[in-house]
Amino acid sequence: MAAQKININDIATKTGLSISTVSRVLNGKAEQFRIGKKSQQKVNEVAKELKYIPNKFAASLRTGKSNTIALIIPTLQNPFFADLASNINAEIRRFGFTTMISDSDENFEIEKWELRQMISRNVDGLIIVPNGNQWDHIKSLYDRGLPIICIDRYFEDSELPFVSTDNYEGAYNATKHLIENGHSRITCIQGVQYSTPNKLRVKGFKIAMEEAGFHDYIVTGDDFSLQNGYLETELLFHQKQMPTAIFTLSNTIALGCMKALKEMNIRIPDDISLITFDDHPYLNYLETPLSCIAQPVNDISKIAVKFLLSQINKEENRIKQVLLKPQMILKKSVRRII
Amino acid sequence: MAAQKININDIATKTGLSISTVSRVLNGKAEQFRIGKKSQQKVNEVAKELKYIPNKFAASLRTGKSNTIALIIPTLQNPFFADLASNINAEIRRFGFTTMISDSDENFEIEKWELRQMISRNVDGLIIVPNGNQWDHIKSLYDRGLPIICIDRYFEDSELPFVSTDNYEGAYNATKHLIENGHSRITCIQGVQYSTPNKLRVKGFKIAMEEAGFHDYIVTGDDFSLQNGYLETELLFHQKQMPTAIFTLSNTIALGCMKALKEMNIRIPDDISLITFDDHPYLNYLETPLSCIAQPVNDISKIAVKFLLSQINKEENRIKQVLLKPQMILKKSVRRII
DNA sequence: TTTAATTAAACAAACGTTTGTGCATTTTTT
DNA sequence: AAAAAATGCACAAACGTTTGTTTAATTAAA
Repeated sequence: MAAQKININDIATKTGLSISTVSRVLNGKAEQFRIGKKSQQKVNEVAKELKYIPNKFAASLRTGKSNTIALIIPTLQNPFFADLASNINAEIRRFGFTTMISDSDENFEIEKWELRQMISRNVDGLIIVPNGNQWDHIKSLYDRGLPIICIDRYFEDSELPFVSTDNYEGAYNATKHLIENGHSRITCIQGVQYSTPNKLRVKGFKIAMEEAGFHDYIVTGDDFSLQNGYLETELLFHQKQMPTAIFTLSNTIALGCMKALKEMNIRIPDDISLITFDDHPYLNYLETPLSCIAQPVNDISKIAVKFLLSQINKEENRIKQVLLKPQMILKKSVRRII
Repeated sequence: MAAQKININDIATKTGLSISTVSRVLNGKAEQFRIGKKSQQKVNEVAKELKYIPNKFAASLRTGKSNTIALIIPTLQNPFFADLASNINAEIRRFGFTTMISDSDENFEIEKWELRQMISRNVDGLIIVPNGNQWDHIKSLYDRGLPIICIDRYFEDSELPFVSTDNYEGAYNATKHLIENGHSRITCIQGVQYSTPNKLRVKGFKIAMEEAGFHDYIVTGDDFSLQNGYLETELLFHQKQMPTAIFTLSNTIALGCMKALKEMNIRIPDDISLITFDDHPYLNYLETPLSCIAQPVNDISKIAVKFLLSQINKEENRIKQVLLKPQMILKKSVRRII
C-alpha cells in the first residue's frame, strides 16, 4: 500500500538535474538563479507528471515558516463564531495562507492544549477568541515574537492586540432604545462575567439605566449559553415583579430566554420586550424577529487578518487595539409601552 | 524579537545528556530504553523550565506521521456542517489527534486547493464532505494509501468509504407523512442536483408520491442555499396551481422558503405545510417550529472518526460504507387537510 | 580475577526541503 | 588569443526530530 510519495529528489533524478535546481524552479526562483528555460520546462513537466506535492514540513523545518495561521474559537456551535471562522478562513486564503481552525469547546484547558498543538506546528500567526480570564499562555507566545490578534473577546489589562466591537456602546444603545420605548424595569441576562465584552456590555447597560434615573435593575446570569438564558428567564418570573423588557447579551442567551418565555406563554413583544446582542440570519425567521445589536463580523474578520499579516511582515503598526461600531437592527421584539 | 525557540538540543546541553536520551524521555520511551530515573527527572524539569514545545514538523518529517486529521466541509455558515465540525473536532481530540478544519466555500476548486494544502502538511487522514461531482482528486489519494472517509455527501459509484444518513428513507418518510396528512399536491425544493444525498432524497420523494398514485408533482431548485429556497418558492406561487405542501431538502432551503412565504403572507401550516431535511436548535424557535428529518450528526461524527482511526491503524474493515437511520421529528409545520 | 551480562547513554544517519557558495562552461571584452 | 564576465547548474550544510546501532561503565557470573 501507500505508493511511495514522490519528492523533489525523484524529480531531480528523472530530469537529470540537481535538487537545488529543481527546488528553485518549483519555487519560482528560476530567473533569479538563472536556470535555463529548457530546464525549467523539464522540471515543471515532470512535477506535473509525477503529481508532485511538496512536503511543507520539510520546507517549514528549513525556513521556519509554515504559511499557516491558527484560528482558535470557543465553539463552532455558536453561529456567531462559525460565521467568524468562515469569513476569516476565506480572507486568509486570499493571501495564500492556510487556516487551521480549532474549536476549544469553551474550555480553558482545551484552549491551552490546542494552542500547544498549533505552536508545535509552527504556525506563522494566531487569531484567537480566548475563552478564559487568563492570558499568560497567549502573552508569552506574543512576547516570543509570534504574531497574535484576539478577536471578539480580549483582555483590557493586556497589551495583546485585538479587534472587537464597541460592546459598551452597543449595550448602551440597546438599553437606551428600551428606555425610549417606555421601559424602566429592565433585566439584563449576561454571559461569562469576567469576559471583557460581557463586562463592557453590562457597563453600557448600567450606565444607560443610571442616566435615566433607574437604579434597581437586575443583572443576572453567568454563561453565554442557551441553558443559562433559559434558566435565568425561568427564575426571573418567580420573582415578585416582572420586568417589562429583557436585554440578553448574546444570541444563545436570547434563544434560551425565548424558550422559557414560550413555555410560560409569555409573548414577545406583547407581554415583554426583548433585545439581544448578535445578529444572525436565523433571527429573522424566529417567531418574533429579534431586534439586536449586530457586530460587524465581516469587518472584524478582514481587519484581524490584515492586521495579523502586517505583523507577520514586520510592518510597524501604531494602532494595535481596535473597536468597531456595532449596529442596532430593529425588528419586532421591542414594544413601546405606556 | 522572537526569543530563540528552544529545542531538544538546548535541553540536552542544559542537562548534559544527549539529544537521543532527551528525545526518548520526552516521548515516554524512557523505560524501554532504560534511561535512569535521575536523568528522566532532569530532562522533564529542564523541559518545563524552558517551556519546551516540540517541533512537530521535524518529528513528522522523520516519522512520516503528523497526528493530524484534515476535515474539509463545504461551509461553516451552514449550522449543520458547523455542528458536524464541532463534533468531529471534539471526538478526534479524544484520541490525541489534532483536527485541521477547512471551509471550501462550496467551491470545487477551493476544495482541491485546500486538499493539496492538507496533503502537503502530511495529514494522517481525511474526513471530507465533498462538494463536487468528481472524486478523482480524492480517490487518487485514497489509492496512494491515505485513510479517507466521506461524510454526508458521498459517491455512489466509487468505493470510497463513507458515513451518511439514509437519505432515501428520510425523504420517503417525510413525503409519506405529508401524504398521510392528506396532501397530494406537494412540491419538493431540492439542492445541488448531482449530489448523492440530493439524488436519493428526490428518489425517496418520487417513490413515495408514485406509490400513493400521485404523478404530477414538481421537483425544482438547484442549490443548498437560502437564496435557492427563496427564489423557488417565489416562482412556485406564480403558477396556476399552488401546492398544499412543500418538502425542502435542507435547512437552508427551508429558511429561504419561509422568507418567501412570509413576504407573500402565506402562513405555515394554515395555508401551506412544510417539512424539511436537517434539524437544528434554531428550528424550534422559528415562527412555526419546523417538522424535520433529523440526521444523527453525533453518530455520524463518532463513526466517521472511529472508522478513520481504524484505517490509520491498518485494521481490516469489512464494512466501509455506512448509512444511518434518520429520525423524523414532528413539530408544528404540517397540517392535516381534508 | 577474568568474562559475560546488564544498565545507561552517546553516535550518527535519515526525513525532504532551502539556500549560500563554488565550479564549470560559454560568451564577451580587450 | 588571453582575460574577464556571464551563464547554468551542482554541492553540501542546515532545519529539529526519531531511531538503529555502538560504546562505556557497572554488576553479576564463572
